Amino acid sequence: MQISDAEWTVMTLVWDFHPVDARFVIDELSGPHNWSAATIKTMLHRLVKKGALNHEADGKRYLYRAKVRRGDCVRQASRSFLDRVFGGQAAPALLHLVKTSSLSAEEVAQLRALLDAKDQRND
Amino acid sequence: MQISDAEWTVMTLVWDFHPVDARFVIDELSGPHNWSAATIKTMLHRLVKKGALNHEADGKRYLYRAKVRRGDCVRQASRSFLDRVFGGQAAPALLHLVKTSSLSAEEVAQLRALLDAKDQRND
DNA sequence: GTAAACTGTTTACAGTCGTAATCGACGGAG
DNA sequence: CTCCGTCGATTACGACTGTAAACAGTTTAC
Repeated sequence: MQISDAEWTVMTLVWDFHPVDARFVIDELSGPHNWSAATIKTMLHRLVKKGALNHEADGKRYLYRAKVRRGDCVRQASRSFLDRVFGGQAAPALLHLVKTSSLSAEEVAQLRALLDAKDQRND
Repeated sequence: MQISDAEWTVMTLVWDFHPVDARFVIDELSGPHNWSAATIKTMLHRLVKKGALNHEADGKRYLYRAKVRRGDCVRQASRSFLDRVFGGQAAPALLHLVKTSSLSAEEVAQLRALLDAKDQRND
């Protein structure tokens, strides 16, 4: 299952604010993204159809819940990105990302810690 | 300008083997990707049309050259990936990639070196 | 109780993508 | 000189996307 660009925006909102109704999504996204309510309704519908969301009736409204786990989608998207742009190799991707992004001291420390852990396990 | 999934495969080949003709691309990709020659010709054509490739006549054949730089495309694709999946934040992406990929000792060392450099500059 | 507002569903439409067949031109084999 | 193979160009077509209008049912306000 493939989540498109615009759909990620919606999914992120659903993951962050657990069960949401259409109104909430519309209010959150129509401003920043300049999407009409109709557009957002279409995306919710498509996400349900493709199995990324559940919609359960709550009174007369529907509540939308994520049916796929965020982690799974992140993993899938990351893999696809790596394959596409870096021939599947994580190392060049990591180097590129580190080079082109600004990281706070904490973030750097966190990364280093992870690398340390990896090091001990790996060699 | 947007380079699609399949198009990345072609572009990578062009970047790696500088001026290429259609035959070369077809020979390289029709096996592994199970694409018909026609499919590949279509992609070359589209890439020229969207400005990612140049085609200059060489005798009766065309030679294709990259018109956009790989680095620019990588940057653009990375940014788009970060925005889409990680809300534009590099740090979580890096943590995720490090966690889910296996890196050799050298690669880890390289990364650490980069982080050190960043550290000194940044704080 | 009827009109307005809101909800989800259906339909729309142009653009991109993946995949490929067909076509017209030309150059080499016989 | 004519036929076949090759090359790029044109056309095809269904799926997916982004974007949104139209519609139908229900609730709420007057």
